[in-house]
Amino acid sequence: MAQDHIYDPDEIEPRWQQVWAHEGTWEVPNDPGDDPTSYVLVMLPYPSGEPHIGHLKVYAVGDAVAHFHRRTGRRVLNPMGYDAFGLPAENHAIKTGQHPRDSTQTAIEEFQRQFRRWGLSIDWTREFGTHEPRVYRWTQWIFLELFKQGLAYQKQAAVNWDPVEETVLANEQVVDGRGERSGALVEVRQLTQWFFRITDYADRLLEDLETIRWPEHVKTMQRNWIGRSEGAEVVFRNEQLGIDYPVFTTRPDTLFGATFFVMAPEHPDVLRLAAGTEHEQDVREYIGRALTADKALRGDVDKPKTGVPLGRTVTNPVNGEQLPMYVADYVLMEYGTGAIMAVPAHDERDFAFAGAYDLPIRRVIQDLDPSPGGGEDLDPSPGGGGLPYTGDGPLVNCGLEFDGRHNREALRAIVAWLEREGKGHESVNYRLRDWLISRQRYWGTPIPIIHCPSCGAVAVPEQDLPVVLPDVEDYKPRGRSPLAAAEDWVRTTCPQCGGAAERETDTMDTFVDSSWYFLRYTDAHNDEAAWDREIVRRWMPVDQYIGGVEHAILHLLYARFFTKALADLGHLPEEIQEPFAALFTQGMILRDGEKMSKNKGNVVSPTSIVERYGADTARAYILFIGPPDQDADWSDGGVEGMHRFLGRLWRLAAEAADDLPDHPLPDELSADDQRLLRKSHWAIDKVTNDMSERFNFNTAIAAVMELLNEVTAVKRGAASPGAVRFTLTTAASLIYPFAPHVATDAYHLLTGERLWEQSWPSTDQEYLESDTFELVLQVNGKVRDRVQAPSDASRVELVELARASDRVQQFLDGNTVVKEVVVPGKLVNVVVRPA
RNA sequence: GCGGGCGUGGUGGAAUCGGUAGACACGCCGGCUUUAGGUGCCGGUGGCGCAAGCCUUGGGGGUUCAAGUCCCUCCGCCCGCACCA
Repeated sequence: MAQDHIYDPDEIEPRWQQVWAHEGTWEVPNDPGDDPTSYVLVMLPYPSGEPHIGHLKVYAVGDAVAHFHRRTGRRVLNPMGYDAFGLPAENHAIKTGQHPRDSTQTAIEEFQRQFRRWGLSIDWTREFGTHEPRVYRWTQWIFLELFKQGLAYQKQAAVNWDPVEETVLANEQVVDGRGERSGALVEVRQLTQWFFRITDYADRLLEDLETIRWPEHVKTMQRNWIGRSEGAEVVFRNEQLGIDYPVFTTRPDTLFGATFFVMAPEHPDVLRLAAGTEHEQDVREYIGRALTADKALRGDVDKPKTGVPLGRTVTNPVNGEQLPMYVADYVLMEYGTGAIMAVPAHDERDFAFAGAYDLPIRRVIQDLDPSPGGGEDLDPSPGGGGLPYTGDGPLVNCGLEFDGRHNREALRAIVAWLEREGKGHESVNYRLRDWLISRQRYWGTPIPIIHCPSCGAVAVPEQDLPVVLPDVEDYKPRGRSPLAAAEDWVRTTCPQCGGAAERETDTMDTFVDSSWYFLRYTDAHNDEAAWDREIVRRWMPVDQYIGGVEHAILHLLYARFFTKALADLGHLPEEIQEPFAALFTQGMILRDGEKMSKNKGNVVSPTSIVERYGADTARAYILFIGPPDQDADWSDGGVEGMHRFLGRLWRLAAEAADDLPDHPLPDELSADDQRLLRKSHWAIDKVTNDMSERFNFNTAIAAVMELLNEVTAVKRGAASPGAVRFTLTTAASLIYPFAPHVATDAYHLLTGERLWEQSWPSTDQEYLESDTFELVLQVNGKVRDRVQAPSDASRVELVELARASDRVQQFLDGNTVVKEVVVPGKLVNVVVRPA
């Protein structure tokens, strides 16, 4: 063993990183060229502390894709930036007094250091942080563009208030009634806030999911979040007060079964309706309780239904019946119109409420196939079966015109009738709400609006952008934005009338920043515009987007909305309707089956791994543990194995370079040569497939390991130096996307060439095919023997080979052959039966 | 409750179109080298069995010449949504 060949990543990695940095190897120009382009993007990181193991994984994936795309002939844009606004830096400021700008800058520098240490192939010339005024100037510009189009607007609404973060939150940031970050139970407050009209795009956001290559479960989550329901709006009139109450229902076919009417406690008319009735006091108390209760508790499906009567009635438009009105907290103000028609016979919730308050239940759909045995809730009326019944069937109790018709068909007829009578119409409802973007916090993009007592909310003129975030003494939110304390900044003049006015003091949700950053990368230094339309056309959409599945709804939905809105406004080429043509979501790195967390003390820091084994080992190992879209368990021993493998590859290359400079393939190939070449081409085929068809880097790396094992296996045999050299060169070339430094170095030792400038190896059919193959012989489906068979053998010849096998004969003895199944190139199965 | 995913050796995982289950690696066992080693190299390693052989992909059933893969059913784990009318 040559002692002078020791794999030393500490020497190899910085050496090549310097070459790449000096030459700007990964920088790409925007000028038009003939080469196809590829935009490979990893979701931008939030800079806090230092990168964690999840960052290492996501960049290992992103960089592997970028390298593969480059070497298969594409001009690759692989940029980097930072989602630098946000609460953690601000909370840190509240605790320590350190300006969030400074702590963020420190974190960014640490991230930069690590990413360079990892040898990522980033075009650093396009780098930016979303907190830089030169960037958020354009965030503000986009806000104003949306404002001008009415897509950004202010309204008073019941909003989610996080009492710990002391700010409002978007619906998407409330999980199980709790603030996504703080975990605090969210309160409901009536506040005037800024919203983006994402609901205008609900249908397009839904339909265009068909056009993008995203994991099906992410698409499903978005579909569910948008929650499109088709139905009808039906008007119920309160005659005493002369007020119409429209309700949304997906089941207008059950209108004849409505026996009461329910309103949400938040409904603005509830108190007015109850006023002067005997129930007024009860209603007042019920609303008080309902509105102060925790959102999470109220939302509990299993909670018994409660409510109180309003002492009023509405008229059922289809039959003129007077239905008693109730207020109950199972009806939500946020969905539909905040009021419902209750059909207890055919809705589980209404059924539960009717049971609790002894309200009438009228079946209007027959159950033609009642499940047997169900004793309770049996309906004595014709049609039978249990109630509530939510299935389909013919209508009953619906009058001469509709009785007997199938409910689905009658549904359309009833809606048509409502439309003729002016009492309703077809309607579509969405679960999706407009995006609340105001935050009563400091560390974010200021909303570029001036409030004027006479002109109202006025846009800051474009030439005055950016509205720079002022420095403040006190970052602590006190129910209003900390910016409100910067009085000199707040006080200003109205751009329209010149009168005294005040600046908006809320900042924007940081998801606004990340909804367009991918556009800015294409034209990061443009000071005249957010981007150039033609440059965007060259790069967008992102060819491969990579990130965590935790953004399945929030970021990924908002970014899609921005792209569509900006395209509508003419700022993007019309054909760009989706930001991310393909999406890959990577799984988490676990330790002993658990999430890594400081509390559990099971954190593996990428820094320590990289320092100990080098970046190549860390990157390759993390891709080798398992399929990258799945969670994977970190093992310290596994890293060692990867380190050994890369060391072995490098050492064999170094030895080969010493021993056999400049050896071409011999004219006459020995059996071992053949074996090496065949395995090499097999590996090229395998790795290429794993990289382009799917993202199975783990099996790609395993194939290169097999290739290297083959070199070791033939070493003492008759392999020619040229064949060994070819095999090692191929191995280096194939491992390059995962371990670029050692691959580059090994390749350079062997060939003197720069690996990143070489195109991806291609396979030679001659070596993928062989003259013979291993034929598997089965009897009754059980493997009994394996023999070598000529590749061009006919089916008959394969059967003969099977019959000729002693091992097969042994199992044929005393049996009758029923048939022979032949799978050419694979196996022969002889089916027998006892004689 | 609804929707989606998953279940394979001691461990991570492989098996891409119904056709050799366990590739590759970790760990473990044995051996050989070496200036010491945590380095390198060689061999072994799903279970039962001396062997022939039998068994084996969460459990049960089915389709098929052939099932980890398809169908039915049950169990377990994970993720998302959840009073959305």
